[in-house]
Amino acid sequence: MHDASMGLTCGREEPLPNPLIEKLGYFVRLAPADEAMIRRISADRVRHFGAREDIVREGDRPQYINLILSGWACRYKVLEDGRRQVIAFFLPGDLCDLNVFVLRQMDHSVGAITGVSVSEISRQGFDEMMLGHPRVTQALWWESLVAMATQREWAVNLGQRDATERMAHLFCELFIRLRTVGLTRGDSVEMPLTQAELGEVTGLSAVHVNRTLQELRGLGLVVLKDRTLTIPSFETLARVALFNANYLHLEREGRHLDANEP
Amino acid sequence: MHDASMGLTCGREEPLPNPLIEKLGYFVRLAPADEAMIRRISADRVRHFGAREDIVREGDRPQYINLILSGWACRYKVLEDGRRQVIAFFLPGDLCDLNVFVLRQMDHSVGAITGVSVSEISRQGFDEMMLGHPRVTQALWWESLVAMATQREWAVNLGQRDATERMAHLFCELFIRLRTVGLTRGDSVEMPLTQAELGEVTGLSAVHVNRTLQELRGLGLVVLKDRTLTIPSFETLARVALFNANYLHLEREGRHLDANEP
DNA sequence: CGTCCCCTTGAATGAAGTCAATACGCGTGG
DNA sequence: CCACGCGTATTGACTTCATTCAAGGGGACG
Repeated sequence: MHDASMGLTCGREEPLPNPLIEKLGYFVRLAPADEAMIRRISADRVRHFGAREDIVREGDRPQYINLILSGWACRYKVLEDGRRQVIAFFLPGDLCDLNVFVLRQMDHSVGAITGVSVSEISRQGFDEMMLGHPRVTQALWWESLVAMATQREWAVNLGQRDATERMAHLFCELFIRLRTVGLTRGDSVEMPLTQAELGEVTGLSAVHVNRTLQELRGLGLVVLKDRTLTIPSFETLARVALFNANYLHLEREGRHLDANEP
Repeated sequence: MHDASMGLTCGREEPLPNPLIEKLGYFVRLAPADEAMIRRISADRVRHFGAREDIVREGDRPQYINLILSGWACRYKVLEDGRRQVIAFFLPGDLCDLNVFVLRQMDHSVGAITGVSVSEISRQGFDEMMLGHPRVTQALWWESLVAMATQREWAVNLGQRDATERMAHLFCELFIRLRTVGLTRGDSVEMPLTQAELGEVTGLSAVHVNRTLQELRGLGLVVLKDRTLTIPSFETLARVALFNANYLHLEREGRHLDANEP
């Protein structure tokens, strides 16, 4: 985990940081050719969305996989009577639906939370990643499995944890995920979610989110001010949240895969 | 569509029903060669588990994909303090983890609910399905995407629906899923879950499950007796549950859905 | 006949939701 | 500059929903 404020300055010209490369680098060691390919595909067809705009809507049949380059987005579903549940976050480096080509229509929507730029990856681009670059293929599998594991953990979160634990768990997860793409600064991270949005994620009312945050603040577990979340002691917060990062599978298990081997 | 009450005894002009074939048939029309291959792989290495036995345990690194041939199993996670959340059901025809070969270790467990027989599919068997049989490949993609969509819907269920809706939704889902593998009889289906287990699925206490069931019974929405669930009017139950089957993606070619049709 | 598991019921407690009012910051336009 | 509107955060009083605790009932099975 490096500190973005110093990590990027060491010496020669570094290419533009790409959050997908950074993230996949946690799992496999990418070859320069892999990185170049990802970079090219990421830059191919970039679109921007304003905060709260929909990127994909339930019922659509999208032709592209969306790669988040910057900003936060989310997957959500709305019940007939208007209740809304956020189902997943898409942070920089996340791929929205690796396999969107199989099903006929979306059963949920994807919306921007902040302003977002996404790269639309076509079927061809996807095939190029999956066929010509075995290490990338494997890393994309890993990314997709982690996304599924995260989805499962959210079920545990919603089903078993109380409001305080739930919020704490969410913060732990977001912090770690953002750290893997270099978006933390020390023990702080940008937190663009409103309390109402936090409620749609955790299944709590906005009012109760507010009270829960006050409790976490009162316990000194989080500082939340000016759209910035600070976690003075991650260990402590994780203990309160019963947070176990194993589902994120960040043990760098594939790091041994040498980039220069076929 | 077969009726289970006759399906098992009517001898040999029909081959043994295979729930995976039946389920995949909802998405693609399988060729005889596809079916034969699935049949062979399903019969290759069959194991049996008693009720409440673990099939895979958190921390394991399984070498096989488990295909449920009969019985009910579930995916679950346990928090450090013992709270347990059931995360998914595995019903006949379900594959436990299509992609278990990618990650180093399981971040959750899989346990039998009833007695269960599973077929262990090796990496080779899996490759055979995925490489030599394009229709099967496509259908397995579909199965895996539906599993993910179901996981997402559970998050909505836990986050937004109250106890009554949640239970009703669960029953709707289970009924439809079991119908696609021919395990319903009219408007009834076997329901082997105890109330405590229903609580671990829905994130409710066993006591409150009991009261919720009484409410559903009182409203005439379900009949639950002798391990059998009957849904007199699926439409009505679905309305109460805010159930929308779109996430199960059963709208492809294949058979017609109505269980009451000949 | 007792034991165990599961279901059921009641009363008391606790967690989270609702409603309503207020406060705060920020940008806009008068 | 101020007034205004708007979105967001905060607070209190009250209600509703769900949990907990405790006890009792019924069926299957040794």
